Amino acid sequence: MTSNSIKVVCSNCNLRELCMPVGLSAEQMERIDEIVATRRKIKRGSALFRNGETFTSLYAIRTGFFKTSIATEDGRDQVTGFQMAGEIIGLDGIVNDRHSCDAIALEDAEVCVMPYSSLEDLSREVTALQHHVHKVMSREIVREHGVMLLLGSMRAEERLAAFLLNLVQRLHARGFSQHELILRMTREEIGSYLGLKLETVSRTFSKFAEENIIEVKQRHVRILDTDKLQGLINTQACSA
Amino acid sequence: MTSNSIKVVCSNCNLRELCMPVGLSAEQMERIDEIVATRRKIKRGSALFRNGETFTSLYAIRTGFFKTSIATEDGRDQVTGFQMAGEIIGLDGIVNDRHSCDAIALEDAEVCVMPYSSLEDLSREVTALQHHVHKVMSREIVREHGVMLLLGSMRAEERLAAFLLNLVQRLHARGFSQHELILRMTREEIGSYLGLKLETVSRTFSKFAEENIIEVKQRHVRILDTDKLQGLINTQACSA
DNA sequence: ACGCGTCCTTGATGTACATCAAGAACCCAT
DNA sequence: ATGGGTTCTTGATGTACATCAAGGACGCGT
Repeated sequence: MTSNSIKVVCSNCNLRELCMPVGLSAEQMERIDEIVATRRKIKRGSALFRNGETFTSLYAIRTGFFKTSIATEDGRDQVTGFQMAGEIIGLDGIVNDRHSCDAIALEDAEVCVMPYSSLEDLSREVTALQHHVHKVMSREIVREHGVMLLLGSMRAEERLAAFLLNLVQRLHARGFSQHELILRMTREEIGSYLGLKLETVSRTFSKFAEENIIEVKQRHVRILDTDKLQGLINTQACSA
Repeated sequence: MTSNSIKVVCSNCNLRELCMPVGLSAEQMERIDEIVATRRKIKRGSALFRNGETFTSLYAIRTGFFKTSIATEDGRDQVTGFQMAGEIIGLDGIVNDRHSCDAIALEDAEVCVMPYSSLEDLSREVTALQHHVHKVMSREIVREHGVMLLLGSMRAEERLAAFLLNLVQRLHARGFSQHELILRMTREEIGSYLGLKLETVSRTFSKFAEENIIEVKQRHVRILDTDKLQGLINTQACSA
């Protein structure tokens, strides 16, 4: 047995609204409880799955924080996303039956293992689940569009501002502060995600702090002026 | 009636293997034929759908060439992809019941309209279709990971090389030459997709031509040395 | 064939970010 | 508490690409 045998059930999980469809009947809810085969604990720094591994399951994050990244032959790698509790991870594996990125825990984490075949079977019967799966995938596509916009057309300050706002917004949706957050990733990982070098990330943090937009103390960030931060985005560079 | 009334059927469409699952029984094939409600012709320069419009259908491209792009309030925009015959477009709309990008025809085009509700209904009954839809979405997610890598960590030459190789590879899969292609988009659109300015795209084309890697004559490109082009990617910049 | 608008090319200059480098702060294990 | 490794900050310098600018080629409609 992978872990202790406390019955795992979505129906009384507090993250239910985040990773499962809403408005289900009791009967449907019961069916959905069957999807989560097991839970799995991942130590900080180790992988939930790696590029090339056979795809079997999607994972719903219960606790902890992950990054996903892809690597090139010559050693560069690109962080493609940061995932937190309630989010689904592993969608990249469906198309070729193997994962095409690494998922690394940035802090000790626990995930619900949802075997993809069960998910397929059940979503043929529970329409709400079928639609939910589609939505989750579509959401990921739309998110990535946003990242492309960020990487393709924003300058460093805009990128970091967008990044911070996105993080607090997601944390806030999980009941955390709108103004305070702890970064679970290094400057280098932030930089990789944003297409910047770690020095640039650090400098930009310092600049924001100087302008009293945020307070930074290592990984602890307090947002002092959300509006100003928001204003940095969509402000066509320096000119004009 | 939108167009002439020649019966639209996937079962004898030559793009079937590209946009539909393979290995179906005759009976399943017949069911799938029902999905395509109508076809729709799009003139060059006009939109298949636009950001904000209500999402109703996915579209399979029969002929023609599209770009998708998103815009910021301040007028910048980012091309998020180029799509050709056999590819599916519109997945961005599922999550919020509205489209979140524009899809513009870069040449006169025709698409098969697949109402999303029919697709959902039928994929509950035809497992292969269900799986196919998931794969199409997963493939898009993985493609976007690749674009993130490109935008986040490659230099101009690598980006353009990767772009050209990706295009010919997809064209080749459709029976076109491996070495020759006609660009359906402007330098500016290429630049937007690659996170570069049009001048940089132009200069990089010229550089490739000077090095006898390609021949460029406006939008007509002939690839003289695929290996060299491939070699440009994953070659950590100038140093070393 | 002509003219006009769009698209493309090429050069000169500017700048945002990368790179190189050194030291400081923090974290954790002993 | 101590020391060593990792992470972060900050400065000096370099560079890839952007910006500005002008001319040229192409394509389309009349």
